[in-house]
Amino acid sequence: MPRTIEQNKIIRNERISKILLASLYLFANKGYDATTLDEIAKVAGCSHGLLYHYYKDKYNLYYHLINEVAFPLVKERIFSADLNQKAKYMLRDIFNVFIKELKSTDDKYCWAVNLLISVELSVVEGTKSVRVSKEKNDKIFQWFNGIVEKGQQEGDFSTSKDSRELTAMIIYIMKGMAYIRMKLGYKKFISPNVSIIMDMVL
Amino acid sequence: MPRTIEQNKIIRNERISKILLASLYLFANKGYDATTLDEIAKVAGCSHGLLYHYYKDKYNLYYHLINEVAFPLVKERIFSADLNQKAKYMLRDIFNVFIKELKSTDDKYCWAVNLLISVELSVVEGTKSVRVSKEKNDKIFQWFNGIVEKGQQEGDFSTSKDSRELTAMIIYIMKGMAYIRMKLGYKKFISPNVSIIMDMVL
Amino acid sequence: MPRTIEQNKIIRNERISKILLASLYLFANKGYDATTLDEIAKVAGCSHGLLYHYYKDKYNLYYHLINEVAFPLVKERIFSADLNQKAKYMLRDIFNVFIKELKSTDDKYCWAVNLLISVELSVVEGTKSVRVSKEKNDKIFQWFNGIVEKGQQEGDFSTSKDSRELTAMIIYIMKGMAYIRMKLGYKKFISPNVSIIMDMVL
Amino acid sequence: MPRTIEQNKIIRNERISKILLASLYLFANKGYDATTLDEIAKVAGCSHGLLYHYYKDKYNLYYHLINEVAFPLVKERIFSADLNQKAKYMLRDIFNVFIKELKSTDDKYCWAVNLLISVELSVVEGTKSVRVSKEKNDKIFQWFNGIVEKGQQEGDFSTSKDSRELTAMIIYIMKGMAYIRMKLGYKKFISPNVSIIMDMVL
DNA sequence: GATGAATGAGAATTCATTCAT
DNA sequence: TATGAATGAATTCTCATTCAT
Repeated sequence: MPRTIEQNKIIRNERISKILLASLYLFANKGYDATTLDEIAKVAGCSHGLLYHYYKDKYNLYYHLINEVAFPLVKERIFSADLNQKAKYMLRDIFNVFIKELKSTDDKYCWAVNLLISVELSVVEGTKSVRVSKEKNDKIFQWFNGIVEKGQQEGDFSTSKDSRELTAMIIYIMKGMAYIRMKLGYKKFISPNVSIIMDMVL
Repeated sequence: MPRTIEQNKIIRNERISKILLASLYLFANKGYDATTLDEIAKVAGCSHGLLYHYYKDKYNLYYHLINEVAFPLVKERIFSADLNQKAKYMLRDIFNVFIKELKSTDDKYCWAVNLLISVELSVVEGTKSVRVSKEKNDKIFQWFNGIVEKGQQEGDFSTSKDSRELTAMIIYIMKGMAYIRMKLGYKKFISPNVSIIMDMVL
Repeated sequence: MPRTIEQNKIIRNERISKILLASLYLFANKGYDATTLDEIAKVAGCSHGLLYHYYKDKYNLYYHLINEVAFPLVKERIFSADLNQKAKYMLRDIFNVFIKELKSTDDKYCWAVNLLISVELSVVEGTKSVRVSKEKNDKIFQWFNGIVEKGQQEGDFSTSKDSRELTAMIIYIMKGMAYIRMKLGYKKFISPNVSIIMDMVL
Repeated sequence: MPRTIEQNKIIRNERISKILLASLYLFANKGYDATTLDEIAKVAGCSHGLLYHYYKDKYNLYYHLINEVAFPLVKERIFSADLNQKAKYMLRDIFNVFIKELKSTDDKYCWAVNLLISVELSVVEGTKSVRVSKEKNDKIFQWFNGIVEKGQQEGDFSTSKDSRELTAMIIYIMKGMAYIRMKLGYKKFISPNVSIIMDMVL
């Protein structure tokens, strides 16, 4: 008798979780090119063959990780701001939750942030990374750009700057925090004050 | 008739310039792993064999580019602040010059900044990038960290935050600007106001 | 209530039939190397794991298919000539039946012919196909060679040509017909005249 | 001083010749899937890396071999029939030259014929061979089909059969001969009589 | 009897590096 | 000084095969 569908699902989900966690860690820290599948497999505790059981190829794993794991993680756990309030309050809430998550003992969130922002900020494409950057992922950027433009329309945010510029600034500050968190670890991480960012945009 | 020593020197320098400019462009935009020597040679208009005349290997070229080209470029043209004044004025001057250079038509400076900051911010090492991260490059970080600590000692900069954290923030904001400049091109680039940064640290 | 032995036997036979039919189709059309077990399983509507219940390995399935399925099919349904008559009449009868079967709506026969003849005609061995060519299969060739030599002894067949050569010619013409049948389908297939072949050998 | 363009050309051509000859031998005898690049490299006396210096990938080498080597070889050396004469004389001449070439000590021609005809006769595509059969190569078939149709129009060739069928028959007979030649070697090869084929079509 | 999760040997492919000229 | 032919280690990817259930 084969394993039941239920049993398989459990096995499957556990393995995929491990693979995705390993991938998240490595891609976030080292980037796409510098990460090898053997390395992912080793960290995930499986053979490289299994990676191909679940994902068509390296890029597919990466793509899935970004869109189905990192982005939802960041969006649902971190960017769950109330969309009905004013942009300045949204931004304040977002940063409060963001900082709270960075202070968490769970590294996942800061890896996800680092990974997503890296994807957003890749600039030109070429020989090797071409497959990666072909389908440009602007989700984070669009998300914040919407808030910034809303804030500018509401008269709260500075309009002397291009909204895209302001958005990039916000994203880089977040990446800066996530980087510090990743480098220092959660123990040494001193939470910055949200007013730093708020002062900048207002 | 063979070339004179003088002629050879000129040719040599021109070649090296082209190679370094191509390397700067590619390493800054695509990163170390994603950049191939064939690509550099193609952009530089020479054969890949020639790269080995001037540099021992890929990493050597990269290392030289960072330390002998990108860093001096950034330091001398951009970070030429008067070291005798107070930290807050140094920082202000640095950002003023930085923004002025980003507005320049010459892409070199923003490539150099992007490259240097990428190097600073690489986190873990492993299989592929091992050679690159072996000799960690902290010049930019140390440079700004010195200013920040000076500013904190002088009582002008916020001491509620770890100096390293504040330094990382500054660096990320710079990278954010350099990224926007790289992405939009100099024509569309709107210079941000220096007060954004100053407000943050003070 | 568990299945009875009888029920199991029926299920088993049905499964095996499907697996063999799928294998016949794929091996005949694509060859040994280009056919994957996953593909066979998919066409057969079962898991690849099941293939290993019935056959030790890929080659074993292939071997069984050739010797227990394709060859008997071809021999019993197609090459059922009366062995007591003269070679020229045997050959004529064989071709008549062969052509009749090719005109049938059932693709099985032409697949079997194509498969068997491909096996016969594989030439050198090496890295990948090594397992396949290890045990050379000459059944069809031997079968026809016997008839040709008999015909030459009886004085009906041309003796100006090596019997092996003549045999190969006959086999290739058969493969040619089977190919046309496979390509055009049974609807468009126009039955060639047996005299074409007979004229050649006599 | 680098090698002169002329020197490079010579080196290049010699290596490419060796690679193509090795490829021709192996692809013709074992087929695309069963032939590995390491094997080709070994037979050609070079590293597999060099294959990628001259060809983008395995398929590209195969494609080039078929279109730029095997087909021209067969066409120019073997199928160089006078196009102004009647089809029946063209066919006769073609077979005379074909048989003459098969009797030659040089294996190249019979490999080329075997390779080309294999390509022509591949039937369905699927998972693995898909890249190979995507761009179906019908050159030989079209070539002979033209002659057959011409012969039918001129009233010399049998019109009771579909021209495509007759064409396939001719090609298979040729493949049969080429096979015999490949298997027996030129020493043992007994040239068949052209009338065998002529009788068939007339 | 049956499934599909899991493995790893082996094949394809990339690219830094060497070297003859 | 300069080229590009040539190599091979490292990586991606495929797929036959095993095995727990």
